[in-house]
Amino acid sequence: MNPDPEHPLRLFIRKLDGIAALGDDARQAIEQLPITVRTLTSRHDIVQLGDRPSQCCLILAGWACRYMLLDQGRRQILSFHMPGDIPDLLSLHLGVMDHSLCTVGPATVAFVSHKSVRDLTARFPALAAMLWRETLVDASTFRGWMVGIGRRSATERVAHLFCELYVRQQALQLASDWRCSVPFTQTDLADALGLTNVHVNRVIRDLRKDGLATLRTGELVIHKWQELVALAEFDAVYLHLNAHETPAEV
Amino acid sequence: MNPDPEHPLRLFIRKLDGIAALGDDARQAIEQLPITVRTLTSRHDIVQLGDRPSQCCLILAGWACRYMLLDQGRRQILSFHMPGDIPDLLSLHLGVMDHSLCTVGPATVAFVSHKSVRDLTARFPALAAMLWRETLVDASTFRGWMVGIGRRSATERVAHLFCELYVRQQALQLASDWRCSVPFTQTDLADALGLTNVHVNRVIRDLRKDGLATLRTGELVIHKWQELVALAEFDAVYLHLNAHETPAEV
DNA sequence: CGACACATTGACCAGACTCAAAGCTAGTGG
DNA sequence: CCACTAGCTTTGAGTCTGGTCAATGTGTCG
Repeated sequence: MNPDPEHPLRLFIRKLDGIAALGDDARQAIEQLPITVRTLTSRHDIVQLGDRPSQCCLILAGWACRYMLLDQGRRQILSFHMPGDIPDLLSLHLGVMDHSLCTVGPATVAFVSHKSVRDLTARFPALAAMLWRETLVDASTFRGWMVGIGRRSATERVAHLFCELYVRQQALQLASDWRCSVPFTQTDLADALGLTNVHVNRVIRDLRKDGLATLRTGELVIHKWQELVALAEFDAVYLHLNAHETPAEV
Repeated sequence: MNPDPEHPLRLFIRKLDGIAALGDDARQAIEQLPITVRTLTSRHDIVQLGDRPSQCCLILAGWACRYMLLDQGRRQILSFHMPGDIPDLLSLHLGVMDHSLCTVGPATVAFVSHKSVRDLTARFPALAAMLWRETLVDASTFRGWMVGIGRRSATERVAHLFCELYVRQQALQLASDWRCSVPFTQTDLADALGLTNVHVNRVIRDLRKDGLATLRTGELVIHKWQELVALAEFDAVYLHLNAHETPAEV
């Protein structure tokens, strides 16, 4: 049976296939996963802190973000997620959610029961390894963000996030020509970067004034990639996008 | 064959056994892992950014920390690790190290080849799941730290780290009586919290003055646990210490 | 005793925050 | 089709938390 180019999980399959060649049988098993597809509105909580999910959610279209709240309305966004991601895969092995997950803009997601995933990983240990790897890349991205929030200036942080968002979307063939979609409010960006929306606004203005990048109505345009990379000290290793960096023996 | 109470990996085995009952065969397989034990001096880099390790390191005694450097000597410490941890387990599935790992104070570590670990996880899928879970707890700790660095005040951050260090050591039966070991310099703490050593020093002084906690010559004494927890908004879920929170079906 | 690393304190500074007001923009409903 | 609204963006003025720089204190180890 040939790959189904219209299958809802095709982006996910393509991503796994980029890590290591996916056998036909594994691919078919994924295509036959029982899924429930839902279209969600913006700001819809998919899972919340304290939940004990019995399913995972795979993003098919749109964006999601993980976040945590503190008192006085303080919020920290922990990560942004794009099509092909399974942001709550961790619930497969950790009983309780330690954070929440919500859509950013309207999004389409596929729900897969933990049981189905467990069956799949039991049948295809190589697939289990790929999913494990996905969660490790996730962790690596947290480390990248931690360095930024802890040790970079506001301008460096914004520049760094711009670089990351472009590179990640480019890897999924969702961006090219130094343009990509950034459908977040400036408050979202601020909560991701550990800043205030007011300050993020000023930084974006300065980046525009300096001709490095422009962010307007959900679209990011990068004018001077090299300068932006240098300013942010951006190095994409932490995103682990290159399949060939994976140990050969896997 | 009964468990060997003197085996160097006993702490690691005890930790896994706390997640889910470890079968005798799996336990014996771990005890028979070929390991190389080394005692390292303080500030010794175990793996560095850019390395492509072919082995993992399991901490037997002492502390280690992960860190990343930026220009102008800026450093962000990403995590602290204690006996039983395998801080570079991620190298099993990610080819390239995206950060460095070094000892904090003298430490004893056991090196295990990736090959041995792969053999083990192939033979015992349940063990693979436990190791996967370990890396997920790791990621959860990063999220916990991110919230602190991004959204907590300096005092809240220090208080939060004190709570975490005590709870984690207590879980390993390395602490009790509101006292535990914190063998880091104030500069280490600052680099972990996204602050400067000078400011950390002032915060510690204030916490001492307010009678909440005292940190002196490597020992932390907590005087008012409840107040410290309240000040830090500390909630230990993110450490996933309780085995019974693990999904039953695993 | 001397050297070194770490802790502590003071004085001053600045990057980012707060508060508040005004301008946009995309939807919505009449 | 336009007025209205709600949410988001932009800007200014003033403040403050935490940073910088520099000096002094403390403790440990050879």
